[in-house]
Amino acid sequence: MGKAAKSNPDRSVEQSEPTQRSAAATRTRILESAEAEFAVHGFDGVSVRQIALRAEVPVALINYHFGSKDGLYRAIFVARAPMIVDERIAGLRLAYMETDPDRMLELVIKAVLVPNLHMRSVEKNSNYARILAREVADPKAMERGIIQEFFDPVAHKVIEALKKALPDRRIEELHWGYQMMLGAMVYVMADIGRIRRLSDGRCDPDNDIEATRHLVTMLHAALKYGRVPAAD
Amino acid sequence: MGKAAKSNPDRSVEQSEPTQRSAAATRTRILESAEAEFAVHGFDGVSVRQIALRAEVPVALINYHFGSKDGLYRAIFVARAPMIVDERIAGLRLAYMETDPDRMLELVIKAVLVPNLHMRSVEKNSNYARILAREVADPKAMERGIIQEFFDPVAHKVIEALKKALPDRRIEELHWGYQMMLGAMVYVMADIGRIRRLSDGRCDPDNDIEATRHLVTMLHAALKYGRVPAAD
DNA sequence: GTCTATAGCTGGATAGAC
DNA sequence: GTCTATCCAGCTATAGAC
Repeated sequence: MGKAAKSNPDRSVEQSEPTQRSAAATRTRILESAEAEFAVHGFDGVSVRQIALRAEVPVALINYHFGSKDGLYRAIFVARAPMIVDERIAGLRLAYMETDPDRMLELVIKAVLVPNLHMRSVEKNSNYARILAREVADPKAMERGIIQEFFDPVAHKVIEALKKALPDRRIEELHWGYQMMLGAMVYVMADIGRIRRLSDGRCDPDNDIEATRHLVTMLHAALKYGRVPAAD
Repeated sequence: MGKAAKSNPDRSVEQSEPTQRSAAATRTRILESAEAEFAVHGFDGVSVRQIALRAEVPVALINYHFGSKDGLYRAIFVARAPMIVDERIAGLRLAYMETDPDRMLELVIKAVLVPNLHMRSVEKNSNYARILAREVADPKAMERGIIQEFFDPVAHKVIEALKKALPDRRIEELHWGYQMMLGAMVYVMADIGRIRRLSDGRCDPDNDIEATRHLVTMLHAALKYGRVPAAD
């Protein structure tokens, strides 16, 4: 007691309950720390110890709340995926209200790009954006089936919308078009400096307005004018 | 000697030189196994033990020949990067010979895409193509500086060529265009099944002719018609 | 150059007190 | 629900015989 008695009153109160926290708050702390660590280092590049350290919780709590490292990773998507999926579906709904096919096409592209590129630019959500980008591009990550489970359904809806906006295209062209859109988007989302470095600072992925403006315009032109006839 | 004397003659001959191999052959075996393992599991997802097991060499030889796991990874790029870089520079040379800016633009895009997409489709090289795709897209991998060291120089040459083919564009547009190209290409290179799954088998990244045809056509249209005026 | 054996850590997960 | 202590499997890297 000697030491505590010598501290000022404020300090002793702080120390009497060093980690008093609700269970829900603990789960949230762990999830946020996990997002931050996975975003920078990837699934295999992070230990649960690092995550626990950042969250200032004992390691055992991670397994208590999430079962395993895999369970924790998956919990991030369970918590976050609906946000993106719902925004995209809402964007598609707006696209379907357009009567001009050309305007519809632009809105379909925006429905795909805007939720992700905007999310990336918001500090609070940028970590999840990076994890998602990694999960989409990483062959190993695909084995976990997260993308398939959470995002394949809305991907099919996007293809459907493209078909309506570009009724005279072969289905192959629409699929390749979708892959091109997604690749361009994911590459920008995943970036941690190369785009800025190569462009000498002229392109900034964190500026979602400019990134979206350029990508949407170019992808719109790609789909509108890039006709690829059947091979034979 | 007692045990060997009891075996049949064939067996004793086999065991007398169980792994006779030249040093160069050993290095090659290790590099090939490393490519295969890194391609599927990523740098952190593979142990040098797995690589040694696949190559059928003792673990110690990996550190003897390549110094460390990092050294082995880097050695893959030292051996392979020139192939892609040289092909791309050769493609740019062809592009510069075109007098029609429109034809030149198409050849610049092909100079970027064809070496990689073709490599991916060749069984012997497809593993390296996947590693490269991962290295380009993975934030963690970027810390190793391999992309910067091996590929930034040729990236600048591509931007230069784009500037010549599209002389009336702002430099920002060219850079965003390059990022779009690269993202689309890398996404196709990295894929291990999603594209085929989503398209119900209609799009096949292993068919480099078709993949190139679609992507080049669309990206050409994107750059040619996707004009993005300055923001203010 | 090759190989065995092992040093020296760090990883995910858990048992059991509170 | 929380936390400490710990298990033990796996890792990279190397020492030292051949």
